[in-house]
Amino acid sequence: MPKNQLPQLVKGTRDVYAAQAMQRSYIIDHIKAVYQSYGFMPLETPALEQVSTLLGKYGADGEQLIYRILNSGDFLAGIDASASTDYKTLLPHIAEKGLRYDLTVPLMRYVATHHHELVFPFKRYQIQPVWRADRPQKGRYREFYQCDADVIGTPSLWIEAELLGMVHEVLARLGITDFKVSLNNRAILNSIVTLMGAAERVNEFCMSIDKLDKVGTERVMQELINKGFERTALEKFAFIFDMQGDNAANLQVLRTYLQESDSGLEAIASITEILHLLTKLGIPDNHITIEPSLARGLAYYTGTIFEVTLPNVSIGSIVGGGRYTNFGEAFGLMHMTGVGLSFGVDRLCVAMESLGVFPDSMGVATKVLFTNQSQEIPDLVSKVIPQLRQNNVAVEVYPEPISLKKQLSYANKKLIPFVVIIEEEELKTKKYILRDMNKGTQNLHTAQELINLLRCL
RNA sequence: GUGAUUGUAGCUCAGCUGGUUAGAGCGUUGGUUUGUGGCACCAAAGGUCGCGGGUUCAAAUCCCGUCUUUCACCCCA
Repeated sequence: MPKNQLPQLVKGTRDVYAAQAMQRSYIIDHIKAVYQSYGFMPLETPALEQVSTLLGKYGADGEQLIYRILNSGDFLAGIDASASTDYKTLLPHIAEKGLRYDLTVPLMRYVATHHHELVFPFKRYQIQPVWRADRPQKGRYREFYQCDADVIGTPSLWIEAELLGMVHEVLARLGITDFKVSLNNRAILNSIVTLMGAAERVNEFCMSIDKLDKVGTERVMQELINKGFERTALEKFAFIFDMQGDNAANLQVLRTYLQESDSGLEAIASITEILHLLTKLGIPDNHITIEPSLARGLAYYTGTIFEVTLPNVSIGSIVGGGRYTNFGEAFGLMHMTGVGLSFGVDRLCVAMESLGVFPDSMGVATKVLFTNQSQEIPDLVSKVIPQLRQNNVAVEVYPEPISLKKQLSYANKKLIPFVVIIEEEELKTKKYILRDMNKGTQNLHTAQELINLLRCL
């Protein structure tokens, strides 16, 4: 090994330590608490899945981003390399396992294999990392945490309302007040394209229309015309993607424009119902915007779709979700519908950092450091320290009797707010020095006084 | 996958059109203070200039390749 080699991280991955790790678990703890309060139970699945489980769920683009694991041992055994020089034909034979790309497909797999023993509607949450062989950029990683909550087996819009309720609850608990929930239904997009007479080209249409807020109406129109959509047809529906009214007014506009489409009207009715349920749940609708241009890429969404963005943080969406019917068809489960959402912890972390909404004490674990100045001290404090820990006071003892200066410097760097100094003189009177590192003051206390004081500080 | 962009000390970066021993700030270590942190001052350690090749009397500097960083597109949390 070269002498000065510094080990390198895999592109798009990060080490997470101390303050960052505590921020992550702070977010996860709040999300978990909200999920549980709505009756979701935890599920954990392996990082590895059969590639065959993963394929055919994310569309051609998504599929490219699946990490594949090379078979163990002689993965070339039994392969006629001269017959298949193309890596694409070779790949399924030499790499049969892959890393999970999201948490929804593993859920489908789980439900398909256990459906006879599950209680439906099946409510599960899942907080685990997923992997995507994407090119990293701002707020985009190759390994990141998702926090999914899904309900399988009921078409009730009550669930949609509850999921949006959970979004509001989680963000409120995390101190995020300014956010935007974009709400749409795939059937609205489908009916628009059908009314335009290009029903089979929904995906092409959606890909362009999804870029509206990014590149503007003109460029999207031009792109669609270039793709061969008819200008007159496009112009007839252009207004839909540029509605300025409130939700009720916009729904009315949609009703008028899509009156010829039963499925379109049905989708509008379901959005109306979701908003109605939200007011019943006491959730203000001022964060929610009906966004007919919202398409979302994941191939399996069929009904309601939504995502959450933060106006003041340019990091993409922090929550995404929607309803997928024909859930699990690929696994032999017919007529099973699901709805779910997913919080992106890593993006939330970046966002909350830049919004400055993390509590101040984040990343400071230890409340008090016991300095170490002679070999007998660990024995002498052995009664005080366990009592403090039992009272949930985080205590460290400096492990070596080095100079006090260095021990205080250690406390200073770790932002430990209190230090207990014990030396021979104080021991004669059975008292300890408690130093307040922020104020720079210190006082003498007995063991019992120390315990009482530190519990309350 | 496409188009750009970056790489010099542990970190953030200087280093002008090639020219002796490659610099700064922060951090680290030691000291001023052998029982008191932050501030200040003094000193020291630390660099195959991403890697490989080429041009040249001479390359951190110019050229090619490669890896890496960041950003945008596609897509997505």
